[in-house]
Amino acid sequence: MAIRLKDIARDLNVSVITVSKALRGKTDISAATRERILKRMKELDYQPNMTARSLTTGRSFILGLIVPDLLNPFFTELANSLSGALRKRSYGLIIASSDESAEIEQSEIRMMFARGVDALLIASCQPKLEGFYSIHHQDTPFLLVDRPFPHLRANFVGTDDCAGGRLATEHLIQLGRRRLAYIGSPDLSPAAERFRGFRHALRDHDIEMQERFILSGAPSDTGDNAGYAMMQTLLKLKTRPDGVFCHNDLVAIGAMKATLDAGLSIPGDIAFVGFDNVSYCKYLQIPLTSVDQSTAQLGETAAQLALELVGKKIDRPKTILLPPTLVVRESTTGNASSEHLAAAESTASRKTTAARRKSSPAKSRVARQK
Amino acid sequence: MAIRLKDIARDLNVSVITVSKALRGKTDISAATRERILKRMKELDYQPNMTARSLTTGRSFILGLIVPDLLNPFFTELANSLSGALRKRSYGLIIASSDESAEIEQSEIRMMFARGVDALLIASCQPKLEGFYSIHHQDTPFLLVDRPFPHLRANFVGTDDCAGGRLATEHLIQLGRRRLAYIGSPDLSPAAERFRGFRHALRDHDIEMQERFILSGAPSDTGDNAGYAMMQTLLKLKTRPDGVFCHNDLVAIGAMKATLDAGLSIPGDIAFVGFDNVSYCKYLQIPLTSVDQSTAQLGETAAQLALELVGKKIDRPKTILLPPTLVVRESTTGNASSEHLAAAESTASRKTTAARRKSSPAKSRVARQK
DNA sequence: CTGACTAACGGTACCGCTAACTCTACCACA
DNA sequence: TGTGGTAGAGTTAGCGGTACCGTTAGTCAG
Repeated sequence: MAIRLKDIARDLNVSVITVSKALRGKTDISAATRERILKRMKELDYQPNMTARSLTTGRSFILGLIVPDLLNPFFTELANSLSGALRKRSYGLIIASSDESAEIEQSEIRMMFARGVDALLIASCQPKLEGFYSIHHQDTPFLLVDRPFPHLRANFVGTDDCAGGRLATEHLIQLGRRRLAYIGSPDLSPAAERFRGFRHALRDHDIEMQERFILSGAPSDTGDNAGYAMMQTLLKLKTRPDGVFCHNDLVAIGAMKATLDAGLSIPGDIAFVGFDNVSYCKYLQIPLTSVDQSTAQLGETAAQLALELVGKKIDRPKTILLPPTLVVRESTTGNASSEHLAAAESTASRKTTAARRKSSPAKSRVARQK
Repeated sequence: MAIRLKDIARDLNVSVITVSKALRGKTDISAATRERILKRMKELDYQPNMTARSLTTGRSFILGLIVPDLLNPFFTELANSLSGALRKRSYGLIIASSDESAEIEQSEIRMMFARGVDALLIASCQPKLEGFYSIHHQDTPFLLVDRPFPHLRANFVGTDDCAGGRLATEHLIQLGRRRLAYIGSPDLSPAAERFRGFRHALRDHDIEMQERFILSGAPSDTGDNAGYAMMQTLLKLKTRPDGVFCHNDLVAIGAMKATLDAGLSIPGDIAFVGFDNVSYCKYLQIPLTSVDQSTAQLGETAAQLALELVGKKIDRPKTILLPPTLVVRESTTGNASSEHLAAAESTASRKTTAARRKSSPAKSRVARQK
């Protein structure tokens, strides 16, 4: 059986309350008593029972995270950075995957509340926001990550997807590409924003957007297979695009595969830009130029906001958008394959990106990486 | 404020106990009362307070998982399958990463116990097993996953790494390779087992193991950079290996990069086999042949064993080893790049693998995939 | 009619901890 | 001398549930 406050109190002939006060650093006990108690706690390797503490204080020191797909590297990285940020603050993290099912998501949300999380972070896959009305009635604060709901007044932390889309598109334009295609996904708000960035960039450069170059895919499938299939459609056109912006990396990977299978060259015939900058971008057959969301910072920011919300009355919802950066690789610039992968390199480039972001937080820039 | 049993009891003029009994399906209340209560619960969308329940019953319906690195796809997949398996059983999962630090791991373990998890799953990064002595004294059951400790009597669920190493090596041998190298990692028990499989395979085929082909890397770095560096060492030898077995995929990726950078061909000059079969193996510059651990089943098995342990007296520790399979791709067989990535294909091949494993659970086999 | 039994419900205590008081010396100061 | 402040303890009363046992009323055999 684990040690309880009671045990320590009995040992030292003081009351449980006094022990509890020493534990929590309250000032209304003498230094001598405190020392005695803390010493004994160390001897016994005392660890407070968080469940009991939760019950009385109403705080669990646990946050909940619900993502649509844990296998998606973006969410993994988010979970990882979040978990790190919370550890520093002695908070725990319960993670659940909704497997892209709105029903599961809804039931997981209920579970999280039942378990008494202090705040809930959701990357939602709900098609409508009806499910969220019930959440509003809870007193547990919640926070949307990555996927906002346009008409829901809720806290949100994510990437400036529109800026990211613009960044990617302008990169293609600067490389001289003019027949630009977009491969996206319906129903996903980030994809919609990225598309908006795409359109804005075209408009700014007086390039006509061609409807047949805009594909949205099936709602169910947002992965590589969808990218492959959609790219095949594009390749069948009599005038092919010479630059493709994909709403995420997985789709881009599928699309590139379709292109190579068709015997075309990347980026010679068609250049590709993805979104998410997942960790293995650089190891792909053609390393993929991609928009980076700096998930590390996203996790930290989300953790910070979530903890701010704990225990507070609801004031107006906050929206935090992080600026994306572009990481350029061979899928747009070609033949950089003689570069070295040195032990120090990946660290160095990461630093560079961080420093850059720091120096101009509002403005997105472009980094050269392999 | 959330609904409590008390609220329902007041509404219906019954005692809290009766409501609690209805909730838990106890039989010593009348059907009529039960119906009334359950109806009211539904109306109010009652959700039991798990924290309070935990405190009285001593069970939290939460498991803990500590992994060394959440970004490693293997652990991600493990976490994902585990989370799915637990959801079916209405269990929650609290996940922590030790970031490959023994100290953090130790403190996370304490945290998990403090939070009252019903059982703890650990993929440990402790170099020694001293840290585990304190765990033994807890009454919370724990279970090692993926990384066993040779001399620790503890429950373990993992892959038959030795068989996996053998599988990989024999594949290389069957392809006619004779100058076989191994790139591993010190201090990691799975790597040691995989190496054992490697040696056994060589011995069985009367192939001499050459010491200079065996590299173990720095303890700190088990990733792609380590693979790159170690491969460079191998390439400097006057007689190069013609087949390399890497103890995991990340190392293999780095090693392949070094090989290509040196102007050699894969698998023409050197063939590579990895371990883990991470999801993006097929998208690599040279798709990687790899040993698959069937993480989905691993998660399910681990969940099952963990829940078995909950509430039980410690009987003798169980060890469960799952048989690995080999997934063959171009890094050993070459030029299969004209294959198609069709929407149905990945599903189909997954099924094939599953079926195969089912039909001969004890014996490991080889699957052809792209 | 009595005692034993059962069905259906309730009372009490407690899980381990803490919020919010209360109590008791003791001392300073007017 | 009395007032009040304060340091350093302890008391009380839960948090929301559940385990365990008790109570009550009705049924039924003998």
